[in-house]
Amino acid sequence: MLSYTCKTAVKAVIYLASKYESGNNAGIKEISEYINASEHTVGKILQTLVKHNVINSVKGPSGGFFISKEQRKQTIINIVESIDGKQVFKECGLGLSKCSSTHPCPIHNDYKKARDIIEKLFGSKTIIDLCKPVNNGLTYLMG
Amino acid sequence: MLSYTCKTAVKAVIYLASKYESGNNAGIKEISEYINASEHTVGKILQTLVKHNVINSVKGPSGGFFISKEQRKQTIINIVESIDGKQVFKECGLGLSKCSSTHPCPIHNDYKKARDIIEKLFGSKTIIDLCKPVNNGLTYLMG
DNA sequence: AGAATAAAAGCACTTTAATACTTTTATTCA
DNA sequence: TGAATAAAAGTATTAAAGTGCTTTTATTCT
Repeated sequence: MLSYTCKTAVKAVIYLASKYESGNNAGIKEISEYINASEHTVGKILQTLVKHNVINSVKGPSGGFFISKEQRKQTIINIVESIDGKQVFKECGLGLSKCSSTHPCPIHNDYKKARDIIEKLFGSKTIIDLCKPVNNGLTYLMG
Repeated sequence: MLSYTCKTAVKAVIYLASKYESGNNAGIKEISEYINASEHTVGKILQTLVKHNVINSVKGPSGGFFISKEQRKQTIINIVESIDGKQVFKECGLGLSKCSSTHPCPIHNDYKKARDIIEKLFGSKTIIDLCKPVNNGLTYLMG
């Protein structure tokens, strides 16, 4: 469903948000170590997210990435759309470019149901929602 | 969710099955033209499906691929598992290797619901089910 | 102002998926 | 039996995704 890069993006943002309370910025190194991903990859991803106003960054000493209170209220669909694009939840289950309710592929109706659930999931869960279980130690971002 | 190759595989099998009534085999060229995919790619995919006993083939003149009455009763999950592997419907929404109900990722519960619907869809729809709308002209396999 | 820090940006490399090409094997038909 | 046909199988190429490295720019602190 999501690209590997996009999954990494979500994990990185959740880490960043779960660190929010501290008031400190997080550097690329710190983030990539925590979510067990390549430093360069994380750097690239976070740059893209800054461009899309999902997170913020500051250069220089004591710089790094951070997420504002307002930004934490975003749903994670913003992350997904920034990395994989807005069409992710519109794609046909069989890869047909012109699959729709009026011109459906053989699995259109059933596939759409599941796809809509995933879209709704990403469109309703906020970043805050997802970092709660991480802060509580109930879920993990690595492994 | 499914790889491009896997989507092509499903389309190829549906075409093959929708041709079943004619009693004739279908050649690679014919199939690839109908589903608008590369001849070589279709050849490779169908070879794999023959190995997994999803379809059959005969070499030589008037040879080609065909699907038996019994094979048409299979659900399309057999196609998916032959091409993309059995783990497709088990994967974590955030790409964690050890995500489960006892060790969940932050979106585990919701994501699993949708994933299970898709698994159920592919595990319940038979090849026959899917070629009916094609034969009726209600759905298409190209475009 | 200068040194140090850390992200931004651009370019290059690697890996994997997908596609293309070539040779081999099996079957049919004359 | 030999020619033609069509899939099987193996190899090579291409394209895309992901990763790595280097240079530039912005910021902070002394």
